[in-house]
Amino acid sequence: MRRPTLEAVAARAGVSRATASRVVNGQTTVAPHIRDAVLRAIDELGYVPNSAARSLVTQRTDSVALVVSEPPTRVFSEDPLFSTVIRMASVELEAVNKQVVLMLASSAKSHARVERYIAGGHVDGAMLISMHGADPLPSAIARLRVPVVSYGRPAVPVDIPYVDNDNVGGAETAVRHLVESGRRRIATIAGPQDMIGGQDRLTGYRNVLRDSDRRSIVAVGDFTRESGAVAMRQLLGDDPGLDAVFVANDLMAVGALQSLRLAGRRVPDDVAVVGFDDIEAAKYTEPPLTTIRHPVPEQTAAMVRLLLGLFEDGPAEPVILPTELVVRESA
Amino acid sequence: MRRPTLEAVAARAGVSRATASRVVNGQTTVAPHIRDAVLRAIDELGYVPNSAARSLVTQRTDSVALVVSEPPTRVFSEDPLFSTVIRMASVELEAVNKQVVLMLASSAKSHARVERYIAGGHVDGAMLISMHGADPLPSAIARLRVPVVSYGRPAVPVDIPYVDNDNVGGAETAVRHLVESGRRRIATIAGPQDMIGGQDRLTGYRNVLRDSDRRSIVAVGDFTRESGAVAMRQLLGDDPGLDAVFVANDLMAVGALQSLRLAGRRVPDDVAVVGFDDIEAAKYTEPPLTTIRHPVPEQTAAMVRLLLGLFEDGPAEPVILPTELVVRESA
DNA sequence: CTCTCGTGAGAGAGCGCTCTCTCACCTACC
DNA sequence: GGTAGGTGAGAGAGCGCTCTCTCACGAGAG
Repeated sequence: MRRPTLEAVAARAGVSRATASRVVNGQTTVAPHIRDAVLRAIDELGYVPNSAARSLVTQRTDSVALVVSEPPTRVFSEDPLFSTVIRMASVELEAVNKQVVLMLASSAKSHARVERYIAGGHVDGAMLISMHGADPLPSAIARLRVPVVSYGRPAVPVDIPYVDNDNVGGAETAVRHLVESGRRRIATIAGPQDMIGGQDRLTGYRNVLRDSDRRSIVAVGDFTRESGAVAMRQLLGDDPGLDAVFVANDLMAVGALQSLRLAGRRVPDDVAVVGFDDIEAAKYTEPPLTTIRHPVPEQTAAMVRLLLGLFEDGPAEPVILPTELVVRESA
Repeated sequence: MRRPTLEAVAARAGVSRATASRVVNGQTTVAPHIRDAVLRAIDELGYVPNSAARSLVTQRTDSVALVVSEPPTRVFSEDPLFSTVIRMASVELEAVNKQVVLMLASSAKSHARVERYIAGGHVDGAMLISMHGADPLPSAIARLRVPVVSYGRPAVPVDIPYVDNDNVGGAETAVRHLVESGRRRIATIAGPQDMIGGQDRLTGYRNVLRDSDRRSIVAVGDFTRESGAVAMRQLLGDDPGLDAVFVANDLMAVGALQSLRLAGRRVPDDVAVVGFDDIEAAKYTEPPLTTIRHPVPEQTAAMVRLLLGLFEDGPAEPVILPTELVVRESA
């Protein structure tokens, strides 16, 4: 009582297995009446091709892994990043008939699982998101000769193509905006320093402050709203006279706005705030958040294109997307 | 330059393919020195078994699908439900060496994809979460003779085993608590009525109100915080004199508390609030939320056990877990 | 010394599919 | 009429693995 095979379909339609296979795979060199007979047999038997058998011979699986190196608590948080990347990647890949297999790889143990899964040939390629520090996963996967791309530049210079936005340039634009609007004591709430995005945005901040002879005032968060609130309180304690803050992502900026309100500071009158990301919520903060937009859907689409290109031995050049200052009311 | 096969390992170790296979699969009927030779060859070649070939003959894949019938925006939201279920299911299944493949099936199109994926034999079984209305997926998958379980009772009486908590009983306990503390006008913010959890909790509310001769006052949300805030405003408009509200999940209760605060109502003095779920955030609301606890990790573990049982032709009895009233300060 | 039995290893079939090679048949042209 | 060329369909190999069957060998019993 097992699932029907192509053999059974062929027998029922009175043709050879090869012909049945041709129909299943949409080849046009089959006479219409034979084609119909096969399709009818498929329908009657409820035939579905066995994917293991198929990929054993084609050496393809038509699925790709989307590996998120982040604890579930952060993946499933208010941060719309993961949600957007996952949705867009699914949409883009479904358009070319590929299935996305989502894998969470937070611990070292799950890293090993993911690596074995990919090494086992379950997927044709992998997309990595949100890697921390010297994550061994990219190079491990690349060593398996499996096509792999990264969302965001890997922290270690490993030779895999990636798609990123101009973190340094975006941060510079943000801080320059604060400088040009006459702010004197510009602090920053940086992102996690084991992530390249966190590092680069801090670098951008430092570049501009250095050029404009201002002192840098730094607190570090972990991209969550709470950490933004905590960091802001800390900054106000360290330097009550600060009049501007560049926050490395919008979610932390929301937390920072909250702390500023509780501390009785008016935004932007007393303290100007610029975020980074331009998430949906940035429009609805009080006051609406000035921020750096980087287009997550476009970046995701570019990542998918890059991966699909690798399947065809295409070029593996990193892609850097521009960012843009969105001026609202907080700065 | 393709991946090494078992044949290559066998050749290098100077044994037959069968013996190499025995070593790979941990059989003990191999002499130690031969075993070592094979392991060395595996290591030197970087051999990893081809999963397609293996599952072609074993008829197993050692992976199971976790299908979430919900748009990504809700899956990746503040609601810790999905995060917890996904994490716990992964942990439980990794313990028995199975891989979880996460699939989002929000649209009808993605439904078809998921069905084809499962029909294609990519997974040994499926777990379904968060089904809406007359979701055709459960019966479609069951028809494929693929073991399938559901997290939560399916809306349509379809013959697949499920694990649920006592939604009706929990809601009754919550509302009875409000009745017994002397509340007269008890409203509810119900969950989505195309989900069985939403329906059952409303039923529990109605059961108790009917028995205690009170009028029901109902607003409907969709389990998000925003919808809770909106529904609460609506209830206050409909019946400014209400003195209690049972909210069908904690996330909406958080929104409701916010609306009550903005409307100048004190909790619990003016309006008592009871939620449902006992999420982490319920401890930290102002005031801390009285709620119905149902153990998501246990429910998830039970779901996994149920599925594993199905693999061994075990019993397929639905499991209903009890709920518990947690009294804090909001009621 | 022969027979039985247990143990460790190899031979080989076969899982369900794709795809190349081959071939039968038909049309068209010289 | 013969050959070339095109078209539609079948035969069969083989993808990489597991697992049964078989067998060689050595130990222990009669």
